[in-house]
Formats: sequence, structure tokens, C-alpha cells
Amino acid sequence: MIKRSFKSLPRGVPRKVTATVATKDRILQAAEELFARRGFDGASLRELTSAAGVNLAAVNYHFGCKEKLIEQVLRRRLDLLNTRRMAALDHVEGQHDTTLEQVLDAYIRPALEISYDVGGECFMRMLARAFAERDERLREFLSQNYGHVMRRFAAEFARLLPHLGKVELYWRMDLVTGALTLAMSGFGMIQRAEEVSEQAHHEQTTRHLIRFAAAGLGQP
Amino acid sequence: MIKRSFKSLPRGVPRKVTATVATKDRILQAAEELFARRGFDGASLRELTSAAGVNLAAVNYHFGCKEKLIEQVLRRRLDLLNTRRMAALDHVEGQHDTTLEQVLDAYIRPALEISYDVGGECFMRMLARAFAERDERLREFLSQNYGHVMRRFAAEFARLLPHLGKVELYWRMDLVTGALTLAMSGFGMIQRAEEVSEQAHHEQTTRHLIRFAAAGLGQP
DNA sequence: GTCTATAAAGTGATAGAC
DNA sequence: GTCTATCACTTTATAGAC
Repeated sequence: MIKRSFKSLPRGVPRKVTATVATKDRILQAAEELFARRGFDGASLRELTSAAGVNLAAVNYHFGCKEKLIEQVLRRRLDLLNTRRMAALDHVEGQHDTTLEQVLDAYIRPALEISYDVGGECFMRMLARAFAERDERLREFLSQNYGHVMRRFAAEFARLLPHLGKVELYWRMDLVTGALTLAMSGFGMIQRAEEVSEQAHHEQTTRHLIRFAAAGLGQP
Repeated sequence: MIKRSFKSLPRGVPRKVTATVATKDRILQAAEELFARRGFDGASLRELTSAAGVNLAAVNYHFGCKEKLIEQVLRRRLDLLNTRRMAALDHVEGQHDTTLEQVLDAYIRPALEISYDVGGECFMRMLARAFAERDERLREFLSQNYGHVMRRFAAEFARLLPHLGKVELYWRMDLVTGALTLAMSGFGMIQRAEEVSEQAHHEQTTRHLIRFAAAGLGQP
């Protein structure tokens, strides 16, 4: 929306190559919220562009088609989530005597952090939807952008829980992921008491989730 | 489809009041599968009636509108699930020294039983979707047809886990429900080994889920 | 890059014949 | 109860002016 392409700038002033940066971001932001609220099919490009305050044709210009937009919206935070999880796992594996709770911390904490970002809860709700969707293309996209991280965590869990068979382990991880995703999509998130600071509440929630997951994952 | 309205039957032969019973059921069945696969918005009445082998107008004739159809599809198995859960809880509460695992059994076993019925997995996938949907009307419908059962279980859990605050308890129940729903929607269900009978495998899965839930719910 | 206008196909719903 | 035909809209996507 905000014009930044100055066709005739005075010499010496750096010229932006990508003319408008705002439009694309505004679409992504509006899309995240609307997809979370109405679903991928339920949210039309019309309400989306209208909410973003941009022209209808802008979506096709910037993203090609609706499906590519969905991918970009997912990828934006999924990349961040993956990067943070990997970094956290790197850090945990660097120590000796790694515990189950430490690995779960590396898995859960980045997810919660993102869900606390502005718009992050919308993203988590979108992700919950994406899990429930059985659309083949979407699942393939998720597995391509998500699978390698899950496999690294699975390997680490397998090392810490050698008594579990591979099938059993994957199944328990699915249970944990299901609990985590639906919980974070805010459909019944634990409420913060007035006297507790936001920071402290996040830490408390994270600890709760980790212990819930550890209890379920690590039984005989 | 199959005509059963005989306008001029010989006296004494009982006359069916509801003329065709098949069409309605075929729509419900096709709807369950298509809603699970494509979502409530994604599945159109056209593919739905086409898959059911009935006329497009039949949906509006039998159900009024698409939304009412969705409600009927949900209600059909939800009623069954609620009835069975209530009966199981009645039975458990009839005994003294009720354990957490027994109550969880009453909560989890009926859900798994239904998911093993023909078309039951579709239903669970549909339910997972419905949880992720934020549609106000749908949520209200679910709470009206689901809430009283959840409250009874919550009361029982509260009695067995008095050290938990109300907020904490509801939050843990959400985690359990999230895990259960996503797991049963078949997105990563544990596979049955060849040599195990189907019956035994179901029992095994039920026991696993109950213990997972019990471990998560009942910690300090 | 952004706009308008429009194409092309799909949507839920209904009137009215049978 | 079931059918065809159709209404009134909405959808995604694109062509072409600016």
C-alpha cells in the first residue's frame, strides 16, 4: 500500500528494488488470522484482501494462487519453529546425561513461545486445522517442512526410551503432539491469575506441559 | 431410493409412514466420509449427493439446509458416544473405591469402540475438524450436545484428584481430549501386528491410551 | 505494483413437474 | 419423494488499463 518506488530519486539516494513491502506482509497477516478463524476453504480471497486493505488481485500477483499463499503463511512461522527447535535440541545434545524432560523442553518451549507472539495463537489454530485436514498436498507440504525435525526428535526419544518399540514411540509422540497442538490452539488454555506476571505464567505453563508429556511418554 | 410407499395396499398389511428410509441414510453416510475428507466447507452438496447416488435436491428436502445436515451427521454418533459414556460412568460410579483408570476407561473405551465401527474413523476425523473450527454456531452446538457429559466426567475427576484446581483440571482434560481425538482420527494410529487378533489389538490400544491419559492427568 | 472489469466455474437453495 | 431446471450468488483467477 505505502508507495516506496520513487521512479526519479535524486542521485545517491539508495533505491528500493522491491517496491512495496507492506502489501505482501499485510496479506500474510490477514491470511493467518482468517485461515485460523474460517479455515482454508472458508476464508475467501475477497474477505482476506478486504481485511488486509489491499486489492483482490494483489494475492495472485504476489503469491500466484491461493494454495501458494497458504504455503507461505504456514512456512513463515513453521521455519521459525523448526529453527528454534533444532537449536534447542543442539544445545541439549551438547550436554552429557541428557534427560527426557530436557528434550521435551526443546520440543515444547519453542512452540509455546511462538504461540505467545502476536498472531501466534492464530498460527497454532491454523496448524491444528492443517493436522485435521486430510488434503494430500497439504500433508505432503507439512511432511516436507516438518518431517526432518520430527525424525531428529524421534531418534533422541528412542535413545532415551530404549524399552519402547518404534511403532509405540511414534504413536506416543502423536499423542503428545495432538495434546500440544489442540491445547495451544487456545481452545481451553489455562488462564493466568491476576497476580502472576505474564512471564511467570508462560514459564509455569511450559513446565506443566513438559511434565504432562514426560509422564505420558516415559512410562513402562 | 427404494420405494416403500404403497398407496393402495391390501387391508391388513402394515403401511410404512416414512416412505423412503434409504435415501436419508445414504446421504448421512456419504456426508460423514466427505466432511471428514474435505471439511465442511470443502465438501459440496453436489459431490456429496453424487457420491450417495441421490438427487441434489434430496439434501434440502430431507434436512432443510447444509448446516442442518452437518448437525445430523454429528449428532448421529455423538448421541451414541454420549449414551455409552454415561452408561459406563454409571457403572463405574456404582462401585466403591472407584479408580482414576476406571473413570478414564469409561471416557476412552466408548470413543475407541465407535472409531472402530464402520465409518467410525471418518466420524472421529470429522470431530477433530470440528474442534479446530472456530465457527461460533458449531461450537455452541457441540457444547450443547457434549457439555453435560464432559461436566459429569470433570466432576468425577475432581473428586479423584482433589489436589488439582478447577482450571488446572479442565486444562489437563483438554490435553487428554486433544491427544485422544487426534490419535483416533487415525493420523498416526498404532499399527496392528499380523499375529495379533483385531479384538486383542483394540483392547491393547485402549489400555495404552488409558495409561497414557492416567499418567498425564494424575501427577502432582 | 495496483487497479477495474470480467471470465469461467462453482455454490446452496428452490419452484414446479412428475 | 424424486426429479430437472434454474436462480442468485460467490468463488478463484486473469487480462489489460494506468
